[in-house]
Amino acid sequence: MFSITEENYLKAIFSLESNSGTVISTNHIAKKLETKASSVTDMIKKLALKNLLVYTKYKGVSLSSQGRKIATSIVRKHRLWETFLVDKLGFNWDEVHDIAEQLEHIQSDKLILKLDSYLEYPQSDPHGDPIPDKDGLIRKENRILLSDAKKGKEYKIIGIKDSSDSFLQYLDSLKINIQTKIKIVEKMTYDNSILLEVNGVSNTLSAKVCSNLFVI
Amino acid sequence: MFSITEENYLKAIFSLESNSGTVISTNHIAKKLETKASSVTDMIKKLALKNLLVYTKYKGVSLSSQGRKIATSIVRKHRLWETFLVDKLGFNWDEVHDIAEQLEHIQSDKLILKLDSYLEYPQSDPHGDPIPDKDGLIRKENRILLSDAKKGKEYKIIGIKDSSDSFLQYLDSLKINIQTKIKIVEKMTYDNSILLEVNGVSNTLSAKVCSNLFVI
DNA sequence: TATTAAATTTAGATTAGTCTAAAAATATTT
DNA sequence: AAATATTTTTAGACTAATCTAAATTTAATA
Repeated sequence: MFSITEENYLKAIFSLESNSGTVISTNHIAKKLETKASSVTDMIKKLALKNLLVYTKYKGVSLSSQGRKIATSIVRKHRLWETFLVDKLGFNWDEVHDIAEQLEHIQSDKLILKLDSYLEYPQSDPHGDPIPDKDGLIRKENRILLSDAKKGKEYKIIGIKDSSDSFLQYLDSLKINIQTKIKIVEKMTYDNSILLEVNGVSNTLSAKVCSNLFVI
Repeated sequence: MFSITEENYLKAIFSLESNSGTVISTNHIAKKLETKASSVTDMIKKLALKNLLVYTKYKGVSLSSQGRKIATSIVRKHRLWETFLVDKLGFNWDEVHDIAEQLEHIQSDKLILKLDSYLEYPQSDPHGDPIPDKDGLIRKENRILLSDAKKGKEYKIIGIKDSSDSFLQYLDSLKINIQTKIKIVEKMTYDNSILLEVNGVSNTLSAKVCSNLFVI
């Protein structure tokens, strides 16, 4: 139906829109996809012609409802495959992204329905990101950033904002994972670091780390 | 490493070589891949330049050992994925070919090792074809065609030669499957059809069907 | 507001894979 | 062995996706 490249553009624009809520510029897309602005212009013209997005010259793009539907279905596939790789095949959560980037483009509606059922309809992927259901609906999150957490309270890690390998590996070394329960012992106003208790062990997390962890 | 197109050419040539044991002609490849002879000439030049096959103008090609290695690894991936789709996701054996054609091109050695282990190192795929091991070794078959089976003896269906959907569906309607046990009641010399017993029920199979079923 | 800077688009080229039509080589038939 | 048929290769063109470099538009600044 659509080429892998087209799907990747739609996915990138969807992700940028989700994070900013605004119209997306050519340069933003180019940076995200590690390509040149001129290539982006060519492609968004093509996608606009297919009514997958709305494009005004020099003014950027936003996804049409059809474009958003396709983007969501690719996100769904990506997250289901990541769940499969971790839950069934035993991969670590920092190893699955590149493989899921390939698997998300496999074309078969029936495959995804069966995979979803086989995984027992998971709500979120190994990084805590919500998995859109078969109609494209994404569960609303009431998660907050760890940096906004309150002193003395208990929380559960449910997601990460930065999915880079290095961050995931750093979290592993701290024994912090999705579902890990933590308690905020102290919030340092000096550098916004947070002292917390993980499995009875005290640990200080930097402001940067705290602003990349979702808790509930 | 190699493009999907290149992989498909190697796989096609491997399959043709396995069935004929001779040098493979341009036209053969074109027919197998449903493309034009001129496209094949272009591609085999490219593959020869990469030392994946040996090519003599007007004389056809044969795979190099490196080319055969790659082809075998793709066959391995295809058959492992087919096994996954049937054994784990519950697909019927006549539904999995097209999906496996896509999955076989996913690049990740670790993924295939883990999939193999998850499936408990299957020896053959849902159509009875042997799965090459991680070193590319393919178990030698001592299977014969049903058309060469002897009257009065008992056999087990272990594979099919023609994997077309229509044939698979016809076999389903006859309740004939991989592992099905049969007994040759009579061989008709008139039209080479065979009268056999399947689960206590008598059935006549045409010569065409018999020459597309492997038994042991 | 005029000028400079940054972002975006266009023009033209490139690569991978394909195609058609014509040319060349090989095979087959008379 | 010559004529014909078939197969294979070449030449040149096309599409999708990309790039560089130049031109254009928009934004920022003095």
